[in-house]
Amino acid sequence: MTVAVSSDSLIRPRVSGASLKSEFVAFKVNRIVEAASHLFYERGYSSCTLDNVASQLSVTKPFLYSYFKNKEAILAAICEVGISEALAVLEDVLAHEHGSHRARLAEVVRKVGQIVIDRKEYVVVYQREMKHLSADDYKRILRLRHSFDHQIGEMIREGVASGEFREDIDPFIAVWIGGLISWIPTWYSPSGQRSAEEVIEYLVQAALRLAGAE
Amino acid sequence: MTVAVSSDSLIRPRVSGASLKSEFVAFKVNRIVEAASHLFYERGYSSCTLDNVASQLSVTKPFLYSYFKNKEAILAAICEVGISEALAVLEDVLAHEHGSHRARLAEVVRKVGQIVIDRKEYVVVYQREMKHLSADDYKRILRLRHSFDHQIGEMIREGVASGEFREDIDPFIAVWIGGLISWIPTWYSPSGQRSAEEVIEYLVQAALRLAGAE
DNA sequence: TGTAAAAACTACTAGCAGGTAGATATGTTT
DNA sequence: AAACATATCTACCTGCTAGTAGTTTTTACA
Repeated sequence: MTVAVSSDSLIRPRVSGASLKSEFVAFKVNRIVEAASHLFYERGYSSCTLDNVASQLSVTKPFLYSYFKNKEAILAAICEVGISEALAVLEDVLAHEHGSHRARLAEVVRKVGQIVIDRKEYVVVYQREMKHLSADDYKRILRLRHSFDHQIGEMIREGVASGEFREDIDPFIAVWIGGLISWIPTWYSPSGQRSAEEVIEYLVQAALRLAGAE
Repeated sequence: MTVAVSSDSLIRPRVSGASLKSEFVAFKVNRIVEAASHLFYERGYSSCTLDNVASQLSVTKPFLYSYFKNKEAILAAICEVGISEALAVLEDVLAHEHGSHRARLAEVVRKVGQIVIDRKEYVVVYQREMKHLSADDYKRILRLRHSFDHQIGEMIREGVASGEFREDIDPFIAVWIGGLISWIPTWYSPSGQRSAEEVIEYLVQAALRLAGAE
């Protein structure tokens, strides 16, 4: 489970060959992204200082600057984790699940729901703080997002065309389902009364009900 | 339509009697809250300076300090607008709509949806920035929110008990419906293709479908 | 029109946070 | 062990921003 980081956000130490060394680097980058996402989630991106992030990792601020070119690059890395994992899962399901459209929708919602729960902090930071990205990072990540939305929309349309989803369904179904999923991180807590499995089961049911495909 | 501001967030100029004068004050407070909510919405609370807010109103920073005791008090006022209006509407519907549970749910969703669209920027700032409130303001506003959630939950439960909503409905219905509503501000735009009326119509349908009360 | 009070402004401070230069420590190769 | 390369740190700078003290402008009223 590696963190997806855009290559140009990183200051790449001039590695000659050693693959082990680049794994060390990836490991440290990963830890920085983890710690930062946790603190950005709790305090907000703008209110969280790089000294906070560094001290969370028991290192110093210049340490961070040897792996990321600036604060915004750390944010970009965080934003990229959630959306790129969700996109990967979506494309995987679309490629391998050849059952009914209903089964495909259920599987996509289940898996994306799982990611949103697992990566709760990344997802929330992404939603809240995307506006602080540089123009380039913003565009790059928005493209991923649009690809995701587009494929979900296609899937719904095919389900309606095939007659498996209700015909009188409104043009917002994909949006409503996205809303259900995106809403989870704001109220779900691993330490709460409901288990993740339970939440996801009900989420899938709610999505199918919205699509009229119960 | 006055802005609901907690009295202790304000520095009240020692007004002797004149009610006209206090209306002037309320007007200015209102304008500050409007301008601030717009800028906090666009740039985020922590990244937006009081000089930004002041210059948006063509005044200076000390002007703001004569109506609010600090930056956080402005945020508290913003947070209070959305939630207190939603709560007022909810209680109004519950008090006056004596039709079916289905009709009550539809009316609540319709009216709260309307507020969320009208007050989009306030709602988003509330969701995103609540963590920056002082402990006291946080508690006060959370109480309003809990009251809202509780009454929605009650309404759903009564609908299920009466047999109007499906019995096998899951325990998250109120949460899912809250998710649909809260999700709107992140994608709806007044300048977009869909009209507010259209969005609200489909929202109500989606909520009823979730409740199994179509 | 003169005067007092209220409202708003100018000019400032103190502290903080992103970012950097240069020093130090750690490891690696011959 | 020497010499080089890499990794990390100490110490600093600069610009910014919440908040304030004291002055000026405007308003209200006699």
